[in-house]
Amino acid sequence: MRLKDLAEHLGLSQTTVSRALNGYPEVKEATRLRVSEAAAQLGYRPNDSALRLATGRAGAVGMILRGLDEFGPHTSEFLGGLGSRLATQDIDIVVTTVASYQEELAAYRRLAASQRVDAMILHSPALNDERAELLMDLKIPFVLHGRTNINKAVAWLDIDNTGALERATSHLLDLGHRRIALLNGLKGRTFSEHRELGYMAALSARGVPYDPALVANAPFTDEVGFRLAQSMLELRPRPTAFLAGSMMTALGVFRAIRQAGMTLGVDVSMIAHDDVFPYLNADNMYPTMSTTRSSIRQAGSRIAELLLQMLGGKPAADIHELWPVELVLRESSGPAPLF
Amino acid sequence: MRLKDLAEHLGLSQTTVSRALNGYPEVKEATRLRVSEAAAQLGYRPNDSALRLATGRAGAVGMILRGLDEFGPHTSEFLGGLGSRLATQDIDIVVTTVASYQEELAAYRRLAASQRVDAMILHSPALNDERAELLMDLKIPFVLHGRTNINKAVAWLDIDNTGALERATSHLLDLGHRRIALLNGLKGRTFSEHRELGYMAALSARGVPYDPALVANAPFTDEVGFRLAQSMLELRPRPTAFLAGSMMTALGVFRAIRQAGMTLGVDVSMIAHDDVFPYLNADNMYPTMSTTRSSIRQAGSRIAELLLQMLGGKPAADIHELWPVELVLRESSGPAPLF
DNA sequence: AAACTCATTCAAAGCGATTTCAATTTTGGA
DNA sequence: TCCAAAATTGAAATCGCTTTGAATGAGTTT
Repeated sequence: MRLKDLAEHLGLSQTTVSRALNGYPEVKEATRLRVSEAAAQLGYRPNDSALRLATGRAGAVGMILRGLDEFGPHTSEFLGGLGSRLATQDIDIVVTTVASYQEELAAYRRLAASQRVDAMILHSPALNDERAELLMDLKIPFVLHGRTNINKAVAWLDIDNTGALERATSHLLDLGHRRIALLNGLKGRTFSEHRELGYMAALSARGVPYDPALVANAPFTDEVGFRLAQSMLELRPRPTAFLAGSMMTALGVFRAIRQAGMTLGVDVSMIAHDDVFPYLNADNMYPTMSTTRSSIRQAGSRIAELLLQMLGGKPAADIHELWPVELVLRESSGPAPLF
Repeated sequence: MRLKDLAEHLGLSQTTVSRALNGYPEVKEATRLRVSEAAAQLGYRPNDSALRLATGRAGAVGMILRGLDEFGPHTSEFLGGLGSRLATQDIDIVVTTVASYQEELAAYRRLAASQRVDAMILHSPALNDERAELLMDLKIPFVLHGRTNINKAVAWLDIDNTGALERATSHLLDLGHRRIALLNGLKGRTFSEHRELGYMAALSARGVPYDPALVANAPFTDEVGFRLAQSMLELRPRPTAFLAGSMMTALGVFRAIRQAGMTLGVDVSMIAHDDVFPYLNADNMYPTMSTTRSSIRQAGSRIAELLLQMLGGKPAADIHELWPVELVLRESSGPAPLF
């Protein structure tokens, strides 16, 4: 069922039918009604490719997911948030997966040149992010989930990682902890650097020395969390608290603590960062887990909103949002043990 | 940079340039070389919308994700597998999210009518799945991840859930367990029904009675796993083993066992189904977790392959794959305790 | 009744590719 | 050297929609 067929069926021109369906004012109300009824009844839907070609808009936003390290439970949560907002405007998400960083850059080029998407989401940025510069060169609108050093005119939404870690660390210090381990994300990633900044700021505010042996940069998996915690617990003096970068890391740390015969919240404390997964609830753990919390799903839907504003003409330079992170104290963080 | 521009730049017709780039045989080799060099140098990429309109192919496959219950860690893993295969053919994935079942049906209609995708992935099917029938009516090619009762001519790839649960249950029976709890997925979902079938078959083969109090149907979250296990452990006689439908469920069960002061693998056994997440490794748990294992990422990439075959003309009726599920025995499944 | 608005409607020109069919150039053999 | 066949190239139609600019017709004003 093409527009032409519908027009013939109604004895009208394509022009009028098109206008009627798209809400243009110069169509008689009776005609519009007749047209939309026929369209609904015959199940007419404009052909997407034709519509795009004619309007120049793609009706989709792109997101590129890189190999295993970028893929995690947070990905689908973020997509869920993003999609829920975009769906209201009939915009969908084009997901492209790539294996390497090189491929990723090529994929941005391809997506931009083919004009398959109107805008893009850039995530997990590094401090100096080549991809952000590329997208600016390509003049394709994008919103950054996170931040980079080159924040001239890029639109971004980020959470206050520095503040979150500063507060979490300070709280552990208040509880008497002096040997606090930081299981951080990959080196070079903005969020990792920001978290370390917050951690260091809290330490130095109390004059507690920074010990590089207590800081690790690694992917957020339970296995890595387990191994790192295990080896750190063998240090003497051992850490009495852990700051885990993700819930998966936290699960691994938790196991290491138990395997070492210690009790979480008593012998060792932990505060983990929680992106809020519907299927893994910090509040229902045993013991319940203290967290720095920020819903990545909400970030997704808000980023969709910002993207729509950008497409509506709002300048990227005016789009910056820094979200505070909640510190939720539960049972896993207790006073430092007395030796 | 349009085809026209490139053609003018080269002093050739659009026709020839198009043919040269698309590898048609009737182009002089020297010309082809000249054209592809210029294209590469000028960064020419065909406009996607125009290409689609002209060819009638969308160069994308669609996948619809429904609200919270359908969204889990397995989603992104599956997408990763799917995308990795499709990327080799420059096909991308259009992800649409919906909140309700009604919206989902509408979304299929919309995607089909707008011809935005060449094919679709249907997942988490129910025994009688209205969506499968709809897609057949709409005559849009699709591959089903899972199975339904109406398997006439639909292409599907599924894992042998029945066999997996039959073996897992049998193994627990071999170990002397008689009260085996099944924490299953939502009622009506094919995989849940298949799993229950395997469970029941194993029980009845040994003459062990089926106790509905030991079987639950619920979403796969740690919270639900925790609550269900907690209440089941209060039954008398209590279950001595659990079959957990997912790793998230298993984490919850694990907590319930510990909170009850029991030891996994000694007082209570557990076998969980593992979709294989890179960030959550059954082999590194403590104790290590016995699992029925099948990589959902591999399923994704294989489904992409099947989809490509379908688009290449292979009849849906010839595309059926039933994957065996490994039973991996580790420490969490031990002999039944003696009371 | 002529002249002029204003509200509707339509024919046709894009959008940027592919593809059919025709035209032109090369090539090979007599 | 000439001609038919084969190899290349090109002009124009097509895909299904939007949108410009022109045309039609009804209603008002003089």
